[in-house]
Amino acid sequence: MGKNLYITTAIPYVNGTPHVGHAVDYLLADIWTRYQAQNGKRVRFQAGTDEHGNKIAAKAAEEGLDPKAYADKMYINFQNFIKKVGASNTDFIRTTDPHHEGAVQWIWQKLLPYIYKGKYEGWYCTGHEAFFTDKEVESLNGTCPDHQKPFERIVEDNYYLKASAFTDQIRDAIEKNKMRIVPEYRKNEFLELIKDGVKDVSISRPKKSLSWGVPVPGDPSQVIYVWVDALPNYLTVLGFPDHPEWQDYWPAEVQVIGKDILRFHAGIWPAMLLGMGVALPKTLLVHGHVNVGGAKMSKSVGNVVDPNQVIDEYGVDAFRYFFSRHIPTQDDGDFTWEKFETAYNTELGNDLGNLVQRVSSMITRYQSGVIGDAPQAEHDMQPYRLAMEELKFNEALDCVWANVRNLNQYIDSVKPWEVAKNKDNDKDAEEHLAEILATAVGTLLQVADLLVPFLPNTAKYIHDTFESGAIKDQGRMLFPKIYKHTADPRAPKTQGGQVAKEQPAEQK
RNA sequence: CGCGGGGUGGAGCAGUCUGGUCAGCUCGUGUGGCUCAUAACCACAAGGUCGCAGGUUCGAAUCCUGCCCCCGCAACCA
Repeated sequence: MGKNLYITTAIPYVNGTPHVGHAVDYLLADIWTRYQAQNGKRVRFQAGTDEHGNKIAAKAAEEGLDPKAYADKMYINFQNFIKKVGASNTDFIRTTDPHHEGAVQWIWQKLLPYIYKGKYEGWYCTGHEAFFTDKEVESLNGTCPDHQKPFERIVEDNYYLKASAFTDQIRDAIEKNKMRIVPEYRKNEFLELIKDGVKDVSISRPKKSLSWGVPVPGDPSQVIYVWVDALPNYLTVLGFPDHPEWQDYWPAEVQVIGKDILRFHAGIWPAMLLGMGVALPKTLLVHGHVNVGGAKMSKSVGNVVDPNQVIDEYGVDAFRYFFSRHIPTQDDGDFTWEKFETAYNTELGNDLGNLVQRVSSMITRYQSGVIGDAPQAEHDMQPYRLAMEELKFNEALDCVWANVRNLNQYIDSVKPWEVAKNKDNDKDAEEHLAEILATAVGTLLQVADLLVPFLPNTAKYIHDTFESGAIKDQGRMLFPKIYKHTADPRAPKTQGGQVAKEQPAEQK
């Protein structure tokens, strides 16, 4: 039938709290999922958590828990967060699921022809019992600050995956768009990166340096490192390899990832799939990062934006709106509270919310709430569809707002309030008025349809208001004004129209 | 010579591949209109040497050359 589609999101490391980056992942996948579902497709939408590794073990120890108990406590944060952003995932996987762990070992064995033993060399801290990257070691001047000991250069036995064997196949798949990397410039970037070939990658650690993870089959002294453990989640969540239903959804139509993990998803992951003889995903959608006021979000700078706060203060639809329209799907975006609030008040409040209000109010006032036959709106929605297909969600929303704007213009040009003055003694005027308002409703219903993937609650509000043929009061306004970060124009003008400045940010 | 992205009215961007119809859009600002509406909506206006310097061309934001500046990335960080 070709009706089954599958979309995935990166699984965050469970140590830590959900942040804006995760939200972008979930949002993009959710928008796509709802869009496809609206078009009659059956979609599975995966999310999950990565729960193995030293950092988890360390954090757990700090809290006096065993690693699994710690993960059990933490993964809930992500499940709750996914609900909070309104994501409609159908599946959730934890890398500590027994089925997953078993599948990972199965995969390891399947990949044996491409696995060889090698040496791993790196900077090691005996206090942490962990390796550090060259960059970290350099920035710390070669000494571990926690243990006051110099990092040691050590060599240990590792298993390696011969990813290099698949260089040609991977390059070919990317170049021919059999595995499409979107946007195009990311594709070029990656091809440039592997021009000398895909590098083999270390896929295990001695048990002594990686305590919390899946054992290597047949070698209890080694534990499977993150790649072979985490990446296969996209398959195992579907039941791979033992439940054949996984084949109903794989290969994934879209895998949503951040720009920082492209190289793993375009290199190591395809190598594993090819090694197993499993099809490659059709599309990797690479999104950018969210900056704040032009600067990288970082804990040390203290400019981290908590998505929970945004949602709590402005509502989930407002959050989804800003992050899908003003954070470009395929590029980095910029968040500031001022920008966010301006978009909320002007675009959501003035343009859309007010439009819904003015139409329903006229119908209530002039026609006692009776709408009559709303004609099918006939706006050309090709640009919207095209943008959705090209995974440029922000551009699709631009199209919706063009509709909103057009309707506002239309209403101003036909002036229903003028027409209404004659409706009681002029049959034509009465009919004309009804026609105008029904046309407006038709457009609004279409707008609501187009908003379903993005702002499901708002779409429902509009549908509920107009759908039944009579105005149904929803008992609340859409997007009432909020002025926390921008000047309130309704406030009495003071000297220079200034509003009391925000308290300077406390130093953290 | 590491790789990549970018420099367009106050802000954020589109346009650059396929030179002219390109100087466009949103926000902000000003003026006017309207009154159905969430002080909203609609119209109009002000404001730009399209990073700099050369070159190609009848004609360049758009092609070529050189230079300046900003920002990411550089392997396990969404």
